[in-house]
Amino acid sequence: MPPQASPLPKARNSADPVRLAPRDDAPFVEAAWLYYHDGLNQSEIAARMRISRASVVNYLNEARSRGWVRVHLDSDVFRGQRLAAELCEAYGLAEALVIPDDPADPDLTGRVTRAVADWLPRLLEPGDRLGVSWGATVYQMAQQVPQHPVPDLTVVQLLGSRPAAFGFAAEACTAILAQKLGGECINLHVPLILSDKGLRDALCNEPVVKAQLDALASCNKTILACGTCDADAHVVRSGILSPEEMEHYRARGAEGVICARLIDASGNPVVAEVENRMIGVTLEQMKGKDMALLVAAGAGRARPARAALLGGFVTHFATSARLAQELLEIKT
Amino acid sequence: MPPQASPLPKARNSADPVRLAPRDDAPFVEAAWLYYHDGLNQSEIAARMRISRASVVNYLNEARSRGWVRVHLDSDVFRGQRLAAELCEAYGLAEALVIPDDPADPDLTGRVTRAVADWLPRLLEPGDRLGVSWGATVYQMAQQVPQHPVPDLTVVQLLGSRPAAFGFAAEACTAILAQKLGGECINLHVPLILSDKGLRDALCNEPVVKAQLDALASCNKTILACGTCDADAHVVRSGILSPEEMEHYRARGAEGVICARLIDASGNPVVAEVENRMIGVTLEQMKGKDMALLVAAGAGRARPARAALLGGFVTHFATSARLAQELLEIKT
DNA sequence: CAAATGATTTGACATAAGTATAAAGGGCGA
DNA sequence: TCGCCCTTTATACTTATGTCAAATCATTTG
Repeated sequence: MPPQASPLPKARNSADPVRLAPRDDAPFVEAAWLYYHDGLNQSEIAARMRISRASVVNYLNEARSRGWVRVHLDSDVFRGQRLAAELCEAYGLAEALVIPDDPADPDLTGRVTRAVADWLPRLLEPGDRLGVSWGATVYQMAQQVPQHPVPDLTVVQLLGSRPAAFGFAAEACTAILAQKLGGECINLHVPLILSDKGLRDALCNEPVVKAQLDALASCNKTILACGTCDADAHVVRSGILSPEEMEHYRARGAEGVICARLIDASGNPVVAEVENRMIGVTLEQMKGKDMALLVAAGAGRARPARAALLGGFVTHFATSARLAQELLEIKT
Repeated sequence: MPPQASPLPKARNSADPVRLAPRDDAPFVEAAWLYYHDGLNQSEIAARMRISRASVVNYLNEARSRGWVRVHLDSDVFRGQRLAAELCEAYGLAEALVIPDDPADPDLTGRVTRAVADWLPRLLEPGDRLGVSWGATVYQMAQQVPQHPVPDLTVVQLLGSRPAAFGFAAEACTAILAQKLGGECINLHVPLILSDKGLRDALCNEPVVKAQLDALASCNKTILACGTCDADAHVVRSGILSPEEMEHYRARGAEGVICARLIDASGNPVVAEVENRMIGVTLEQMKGKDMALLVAAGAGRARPARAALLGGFVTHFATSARLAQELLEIKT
């Protein structure tokens, strides 16, 4: 039914030996005018022009296919949508959500997390196993998720916990989400970082923990944020890496952090020593999900987000207009 | 399917009271984007957004009424239609037909008369009494009218005849039209001009002529052309007025000629002496018709046409793009 | 806290638009 | 004049859109 797809009557070939009388296109113009400008319906046009409605349909198709009619969407209003479409195109995403900048409301991160919170339920289906990486952004988002039960949902904590450095417990992210979405909650009952690789390995082999690690490895959808690689980075402020270590890895190309692991500009791992002692989802495990939703907002997030996108860790992406713009400019 | 080109249903009247809580318009934007940009249909959008299709309809209406969506009609292609609409507006016409200039085909008058010939049958209804003023333009048009019988049609000659000054008999206009349209033909069997008022009056009182004059007075639709008031005017070349007389009346404001009678810039009569001896429809009789179709094409016709339009002698108007443009510029 | 109010949403139904196909016309060259 | 090709019509349906009153919801008010 899409007129779009209707076959154009074969284009007139100018090399045609026979001199075709240039067909009078006045009726096409008249029909299109009456339809689009005067707002008559096809029957009225048919009556007025004394032709059949079928011909009106044909005339309108012809007029459209000749490009005489164009719809124009207000560029300001639809800037977010346009940027989203361009992001999908540029980074091979399934879907993107771009939140407009609003000078009147400086809490941009808040608006992004709120939008994601509204979006999330639509991305979930019965039976999903949703892996959640914790962090300030994810926590904020989780709180804003509307009550919206998803049948047979499992929410899984992707990373071990840390002492509450940001005013919330690590496992709160999964707990809140599970509560809002009415799902079972599988927390990872171990610290994110241990002081000794041996202990970490031993813990991972504990049946209880092993089961939890299996669960996080097998989740089919994930939500994650991305961190920066500067001295002020969350991984630094939360003590996962020392400022010196960060500087060290940054010199080796680290540009972003996802799931507490460093990645370079192309999204390849930059393996930190601390990963030996860390318990949580691996970068490799983060790939190939049915859905991986990256939430990125705030200054300085462009390069980390880009790294995550290029690394193939993301299928769905939510961000601000400014950041989207940056990501598109970097890309080219 | 193709929302791409769906007609924008009329925008809702916007007397909307002030919006209290700034409602989140993201859904409106999203729906409009999916519909107009991505080409989804309303059901698909409803499914994607997890709302009812009815809501999609509402969202789209809202988006349209906010002016976010605009249809743009190719300005070149639709110039004629736009000019026509503006002419109707400016001169209070029921309908106008503007034929595009075509550098490749210098016979502009021919294209105008051809277009009118195609238009005419659509303007007629069973039972109509069509008055026809003769002249080169009307003659040319009549010949191009397609065979198209109109039940119970009467074609009436509005003016007395003249020796064939232009290669056709005056009564041919009516005859040809009547033949093409399958109507009865009532000719006016008297000369347009007599040399003596007494004789003219006597003739008018002849029962046969009187009946014909009654017929022309009572026709409900007419076709007419307009003439210029220069030394080269048809009324001069055909000997109705001498060059000196024309100059005289021109000095008194005459700017155009319809039905062999002079009118000034506002369409008011400029009564020539010869009218005493003329047999044909009067200007007063030409007013108030159900339809009065003026055909005007060619250089110099702007002021005469404008005079006829302003005089209230015209309800339907056919002309060229150039002339239409001039008429709109003069107006302001 | 219940009732009232007003905006939204929705399901059921009505209208408009698009598709498909066979059957007429019309123009034109053989 | 016949036949070919293209366009228009008529018809019968399918799909897409539009409408509208009733149901929901959030809020305010008494």
